[in-house]
Amino acid sequence: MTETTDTRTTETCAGPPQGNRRPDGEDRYTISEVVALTGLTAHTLRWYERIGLMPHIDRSHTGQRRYRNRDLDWLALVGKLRLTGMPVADMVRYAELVRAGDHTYTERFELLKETREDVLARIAELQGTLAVLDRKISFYADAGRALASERT
Amino acid sequence: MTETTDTRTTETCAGPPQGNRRPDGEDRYTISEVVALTGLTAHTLRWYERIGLMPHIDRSHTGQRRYRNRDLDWLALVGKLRLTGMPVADMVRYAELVRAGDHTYTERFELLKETREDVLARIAELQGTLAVLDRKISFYADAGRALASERT
DNA sequence: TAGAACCCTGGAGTGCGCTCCAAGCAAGCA
DNA sequence: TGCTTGCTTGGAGCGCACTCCAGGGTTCTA
Repeated sequence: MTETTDTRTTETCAGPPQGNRRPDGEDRYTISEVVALTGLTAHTLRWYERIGLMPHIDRSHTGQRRYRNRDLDWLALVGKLRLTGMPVADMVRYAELVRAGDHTYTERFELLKETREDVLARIAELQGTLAVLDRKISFYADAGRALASERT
Repeated sequence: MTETTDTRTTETCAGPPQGNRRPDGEDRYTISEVVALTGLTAHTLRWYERIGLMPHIDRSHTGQRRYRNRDLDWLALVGKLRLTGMPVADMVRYAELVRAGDHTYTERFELLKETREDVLARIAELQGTLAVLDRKISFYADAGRALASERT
C-alpha cells in the first residue's frame, strides 16, 4: 500500500474509469490529449503543475509533458474537489501531504472529513435555496395563469 | 399584487422572517444595522446599490441610507441566489426585470426556472463528490486502523 | 460643545483562478 | 525543405466580487 496507490492509481477513488484510456505502461498522454479528456485548458494544466497542485509530470526526451493514468485520476479528484468550492490553496496543501508520504495519513483524513462536512453544509444551503426558488416559481406560475385568464 | 409585493415584501419568499425587525412604517435601518442583520459589509451594500443589484434605498434628510424591511427581504433573496453561485451580473439582470414592471413576469419565471435547474445540477454534483470523499475517507480510516495494529 | 463614532462619495486596490502572450523549439508531412 | 501544428517557458493580464482609501459631512453621548 504505497502513497501513490492510495491517492492516485485506484480509479475507484475518483469515479468510474473513463472510457478512452490506454493501458498502464502505454499511458503517455500529450497535454492536448489530457485537455480533451478533462475539459481543462493546457494553460490550466501547466499552471496546476507550477503551483504544486500536480506531481511532477513525466517528460518526453525533448521535454514535452507525458501524462499517465494516475495523473488523470488525480485530476479527476481535483475536479471533484473544485466542485465543492475548495480553494486551490487547500488542494495544494493536500497534494503536499500526499507527496510528504505515509506519515501524513491522519492529517489527510482530517482534511477530507472537514471537506465532507463542508459539502454537506453546501448541499443543505442549496436545498434551502431550492425551497425559496420553488416558492417564487409557483408564485410566478400563478401570476402567469392570472394574467392569462384576465386576457380571455 | 404589485411588483414590489411579489418580489420584495412577502418575507415568505425569502425564508422565515428574521427576529429583530421593526414593524413596517418604522422600518428605517441604518447601514450598520443592515450590516449586523445580513452579515454583509457596508462596502458591499453600497456596491450592490451602485451596480444596480439593489433598488434605490431611501435616504434621511442628510442623505444617509435608511433601509426598509423590503430591502432586507431582497437582500435575503440575493444571499440565497449568491449561494447558488449565480453571477452578480445575472442577479442584476433579475433586479432590472423587477424594476421594469409586471410585463417581465414570464422572463423572470424563466430565469428562476433555469436557476432552479442549475441548483439541482449543483446538488447532484456535490452528491457525486460526497461519494468520492466517502470512499477516500473510509480508505484512510482503514489505513489508520492498519497502522495502529502494526504498532501493537 | 467637544469628541467619538458613524456615514458619504468616486475611484483605486486586492485575491483568486485562471488566461494569454512572446519567442522559441519540435514533430509530422508534401 | 519548407509548412503547419503543437509544445515549451516566465511573466503579464483579466474578470469577478468585493475591499479599502481619502477626505469630508453627520449624529450621538457626556
